[in-house]
Amino acid sequence: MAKPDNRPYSRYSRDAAQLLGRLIRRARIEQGLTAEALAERAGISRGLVQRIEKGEMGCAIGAVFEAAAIVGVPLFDASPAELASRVAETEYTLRLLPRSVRTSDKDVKDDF
Amino acid sequence: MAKPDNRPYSRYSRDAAQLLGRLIRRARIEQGLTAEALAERAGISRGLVQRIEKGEMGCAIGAVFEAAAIVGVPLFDASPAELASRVAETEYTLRLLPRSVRTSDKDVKDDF
DNA sequence: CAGAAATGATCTATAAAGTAATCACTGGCT
DNA sequence: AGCCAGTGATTACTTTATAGATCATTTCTG
Repeated sequence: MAKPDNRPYSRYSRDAAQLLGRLIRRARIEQGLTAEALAERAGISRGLVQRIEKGEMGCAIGAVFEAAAIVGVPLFDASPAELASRVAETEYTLRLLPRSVRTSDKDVKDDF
Repeated sequence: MAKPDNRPYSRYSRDAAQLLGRLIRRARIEQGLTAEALAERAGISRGLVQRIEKGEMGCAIGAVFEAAAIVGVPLFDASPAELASRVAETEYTLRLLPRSVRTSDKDVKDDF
């Protein structure tokens, strides 16, 4: 059996998820936290912590980011303050962009 | 009704998810991609693209990262090659760490 | 300005994630 | 060596996310 997530993910996104999981695991162990302790703090189950640390693609982003935040793995290589300001900044930029996209028939690059 | 995700997420993880969503949206629009076009490429539904761009915490990390990869939002501010090497590097470091954590009763910082 | 097209929001069915409990196994202490 | 705590894996069950359809609204374009 074993149905190990056959969906078509790109290498890049899989690598990113796996790296994040391993960074979380490393930080957790370095801090002397058990998987269950981290689970409790994040408000999730131990089994989910295991899957997050394995970098499985099905985990909710909220659970993953929360675990990362608890053990101190920086998301976007940004501190809390930087993150907040970038959110605001992007919020603003977004307002300057067209709200709707008209399909143009010129093709877009698909390689990454 | 209205059950707007009352789970206890930290500010940091919510900001990160929201920033990622907005970056994806910005990149998508700048590239002239419709939400549906992005959905097709990522192998997900348009509704999910909408939730991802809103930064909702329940979305699967695989779907979010895949969307980010497609529109070119860098995860960890790293290129594909950098990402792969960091995965390998962390993999190695992880093997040097104890596989198991003995609970110590000394408390850990909980503030972030 | 009018029409086409993209977005936003909402609903239902279904597939999948999440939980909890359990078991065997590994590894660190005394 | 033996014990105990943490881990890894599996199972069955519950909860939730996701797909897909639909409708209203917004907003580009001719």
